[in-house]
Amino acid sequence: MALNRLDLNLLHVFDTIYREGSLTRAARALHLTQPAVSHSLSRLREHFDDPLFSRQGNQMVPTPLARRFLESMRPGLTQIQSAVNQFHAFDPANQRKTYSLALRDILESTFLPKLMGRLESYPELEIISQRVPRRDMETLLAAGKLDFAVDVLLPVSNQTAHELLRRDRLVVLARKGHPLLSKGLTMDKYLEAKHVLVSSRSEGPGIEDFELSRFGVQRNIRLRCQHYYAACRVTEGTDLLLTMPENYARIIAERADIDIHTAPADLPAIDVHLYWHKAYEREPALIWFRDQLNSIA
Amino acid sequence: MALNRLDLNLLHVFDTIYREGSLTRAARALHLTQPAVSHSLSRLREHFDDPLFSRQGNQMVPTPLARRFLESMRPGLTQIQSAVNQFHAFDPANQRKTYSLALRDILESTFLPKLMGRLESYPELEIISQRVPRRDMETLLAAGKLDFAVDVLLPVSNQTAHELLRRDRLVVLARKGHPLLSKGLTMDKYLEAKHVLVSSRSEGPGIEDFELSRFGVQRNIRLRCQHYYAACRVTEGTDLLLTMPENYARIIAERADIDIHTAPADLPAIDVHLYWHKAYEREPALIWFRDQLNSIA
DNA sequence: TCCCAACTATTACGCGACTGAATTATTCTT
DNA sequence: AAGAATAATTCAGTCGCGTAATAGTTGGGA
Repeated sequence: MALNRLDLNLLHVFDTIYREGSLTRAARALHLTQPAVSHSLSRLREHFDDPLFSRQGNQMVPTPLARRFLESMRPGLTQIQSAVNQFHAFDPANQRKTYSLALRDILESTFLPKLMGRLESYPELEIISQRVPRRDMETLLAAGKLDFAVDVLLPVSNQTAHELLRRDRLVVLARKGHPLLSKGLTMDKYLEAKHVLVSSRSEGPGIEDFELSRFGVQRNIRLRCQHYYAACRVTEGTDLLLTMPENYARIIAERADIDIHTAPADLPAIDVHLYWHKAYEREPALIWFRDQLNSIA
Repeated sequence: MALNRLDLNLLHVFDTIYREGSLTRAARALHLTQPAVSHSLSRLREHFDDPLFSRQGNQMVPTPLARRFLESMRPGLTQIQSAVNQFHAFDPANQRKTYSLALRDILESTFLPKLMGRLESYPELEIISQRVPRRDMETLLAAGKLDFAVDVLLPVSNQTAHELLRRDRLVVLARKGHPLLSKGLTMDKYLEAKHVLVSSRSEGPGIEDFELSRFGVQRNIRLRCQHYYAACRVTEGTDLLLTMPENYARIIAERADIDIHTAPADLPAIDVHLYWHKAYEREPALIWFRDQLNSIA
């Protein structure tokens, strides 16, 4: 008996008949006609010289030999299917891939150094960090022109998935010897003081104010500017307070004559979220990248 | 991409190309022509949208993806092949099978009770014990009309396989109060005494004499008869000695007024062998049965 | 550099294996 | 007993697989 000539595709049919317990249902599951399945079973019966299934009413019941054979064979069949399905699984060490990220200025400063350090083992990967207007974020994600966006918690449609990457404690920067802060910073003193706000827009709340407004408080903003570096310079020479995420504050205050104060306890941390489009959620390369981002957050 | 439509038979070709490192050699191994293998590879390349192998001189070198895929898939392929090959592995608990044995009279008495006890758990098995002339043994084994023969060591062709089943000590039966044996049985006394020989033939050596003649000795046979039971009756009432295998002597002497003496040390044990034809050596059912015989021998 | 051997890829063709439509046979339910 | 559901079989057509032939590629030796 030439066992090596068995048509392996018949085993898939065998498995389906076994599972469905009916040729007609197996045919439906396989997108074939019932006679095609009956033929296939006939070939299997001939090959193995065994009926394999006996009709009992409207059920096809496997013979003991068939049952034993299937139990023996099925793990192998499952593994092959899995291997075939995984052929295009993402291999970051060997595949070229460009990732497009939308990162706000300060997040770029805190994320990119760590991310690039993380991806040092993957020379085939290219990262594009770009500034994306919030109103364009979802459109670009959906179009696949942008892989991920990193931002605070935003209202998004249910086509856009997101997850928390990290929570950024807020801190308050003030010049050394600031008269209000000799005995520590309270929420009253925080609201009494004047503030500098960093925002790319000429009006509207900043990140901090978005969080503050959730508690129904509003601070006295004396200055709006576009970059944290400039704001820091102003804070250094005035009595204005600058509120910002701690991660970035540590970077920026290193080179300034400035104190970092813990924010009043009522001032919440800022949630930093990762956004992507659900259409690409199962894309192996993107899943992998999400894991990398999570591991450095 | 319709992964479910992959022709699983192509995976066997893939495996062979990988192993041989050449389409031409793979074709030879698969008993196909080179273009047939080239076509199959072409189909795999199309399905996976990957070259899979690149020609480097006269070697087909797998791509990293192909390598990874094969490592992932091969255990599954091996398992399926093994399952298919094992389809007809013998399952004694569930398969009908008739075994045909050639057993000489006394071996039937010593083997069959134990064997049937052993096979009690296998109600689907049927045993036929038959008397087969020695000259017909090999012919019937070769034709598959006989599965096994159990006999002493016989000269057989190299188409017939055999193995030692057990060694049967010889004992000597004598009437109670036999005058020669008051002080024990020596070889001298054994050869001095008169003997009864049990044989189905009217002339030629018996089992014992076949063994004795290997040591160049010959005893004085006074009587030949066909059955041990009759011989025992004679021994019981005369001074003749009866030499026979111990296993059977214990059975037969139970009901007689007779002593069992240890045979002289020079008298060797009788080797009982199991014979079968080499053509059926790999037959699972026969392998299984041999194991059972070995376990009761 | 040229020639040859070894090997892969491609083209053309034929046949038989496989599939589906139609039909028959079998089993179960009411 | 009739009808529905299902398996098995027959028949016809198509297309996919394998072969023979050929073209293209690579490496080694003279």
